[in-house]
Amino acid sequence: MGRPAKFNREQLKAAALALVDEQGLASLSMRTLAAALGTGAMTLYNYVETRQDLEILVVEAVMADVRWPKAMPGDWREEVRVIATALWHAVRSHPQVIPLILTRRSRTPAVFGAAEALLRALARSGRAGHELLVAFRAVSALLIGMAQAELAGPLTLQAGESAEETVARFRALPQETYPRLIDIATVATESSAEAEFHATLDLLIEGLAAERAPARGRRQRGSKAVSADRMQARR
Amino acid sequence: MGRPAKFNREQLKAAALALVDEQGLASLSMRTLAAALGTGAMTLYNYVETRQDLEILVVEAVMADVRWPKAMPGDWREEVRVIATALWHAVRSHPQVIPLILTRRSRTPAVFGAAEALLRALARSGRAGHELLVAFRAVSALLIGMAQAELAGPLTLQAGESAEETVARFRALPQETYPRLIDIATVATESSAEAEFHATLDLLIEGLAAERAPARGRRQRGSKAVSADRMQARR
DNA sequence: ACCTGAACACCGTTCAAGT
DNA sequence: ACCTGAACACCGTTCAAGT
Repeated sequence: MGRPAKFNREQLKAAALALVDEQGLASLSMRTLAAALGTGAMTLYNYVETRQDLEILVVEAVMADVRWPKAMPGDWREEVRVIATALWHAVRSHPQVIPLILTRRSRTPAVFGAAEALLRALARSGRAGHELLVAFRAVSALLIGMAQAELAGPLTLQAGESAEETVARFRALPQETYPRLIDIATVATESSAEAEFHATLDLLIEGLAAERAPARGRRQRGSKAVSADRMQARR
Repeated sequence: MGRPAKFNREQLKAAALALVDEQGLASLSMRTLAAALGTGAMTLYNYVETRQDLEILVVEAVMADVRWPKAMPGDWREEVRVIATALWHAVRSHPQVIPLILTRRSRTPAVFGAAEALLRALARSGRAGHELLVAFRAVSALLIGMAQAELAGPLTLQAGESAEETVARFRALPQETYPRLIDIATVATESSAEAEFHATLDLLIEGLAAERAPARGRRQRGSKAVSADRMQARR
């Protein structure tokens, strides 16, 4: 007894991310990761509860290097922009992991830290309680949604498809039924994910600024007494 | 030769969706679906190319029943709201399929039709070309992102966790480091996905309305000549 | 405490043989 | 043309035996 550990979670994390980055998500399995570490599959279970647990580890590895300046320039809009962009860049630098990011959830200091920073920035717009939650959800959703668009957007290239082929695919649709869709598909091939992300984020931030209507009350902070009156069934 | 087909894609589609709805996504396999149809696994390959193909079929099944009124009430904002909400409801009514929706892409008339309708509504805000693309991306991303939030949101309940347990989990975090995160976690347990979706959508629509700045030129329609000047590297 | 091979109950898919 | 069983090369994970 008292046998010294051969590995640790940090090593698995790094090896798993490297494997996914280099060989793709499909290449990750308990057996392949073990082989990459020079051991048997069962050894991994000393560090990881299940395969899902391993996948969460990979997501954590990606989110771990989100960095943003703590001293913030300018107003809250710029602060929101910087933090959201930092998160987006972290996700984008490991495109193979995106399906896991969409699908697994990591509860790690890196993510919590970014969330808290984002909340702090959004709170500077004058929001608290449910309004702050909504603002946070909106920015998060946009981020995740734009990451997903990169993976499988209806207008982006398919795997191994050229821009010309994509346009051709859309042009093959009935022109009278989908005029705007066909048009936009053409535009999309000349656009960049980076530009689109910033433009959509600006759109949302514009909304956050516009809706910061002064006289609406209900601005107490740290309260659980946020009323639910405006919350129900809008249509 | 000339042997009559025992099934068709439509039947597989319906059976697969029913299986996922009732038994969960993990229960879907070529073998289980075949068994549900009373045949062997290999028979399915007469209708479906691969397992991925089958998964896309399931996504199509979900998107197939998106419905929205063709005659639109009120202004373009209301129109955007109605279409986005219709899409969101379709997704939400099959929560087990969400991971597939996030991860696979369906190119089906139902989805194209909804996209075209959304584009038409957004175009009424005075957008065309790249601006229209951005508006479309933003609404789509918000939709997808809010669907994902339901699956794995950092503030929502974990599987089989009560609201109290969620709050407790967040309260266990260091209060000085994550004051707003802890606060918002409490607020989230009293909120509803429906209310949050509508609120975030309104936020974005507000931004779409605010950014509809008049004198900015470049409004030609159906053109591929949308310039890329404002598109590059914002920061 | 940690390591690990054998084994089990699954997968998706190829192949070859049927009608 | 469509059907289908056998087989192959994988999975994640349990178990039991090791140190």
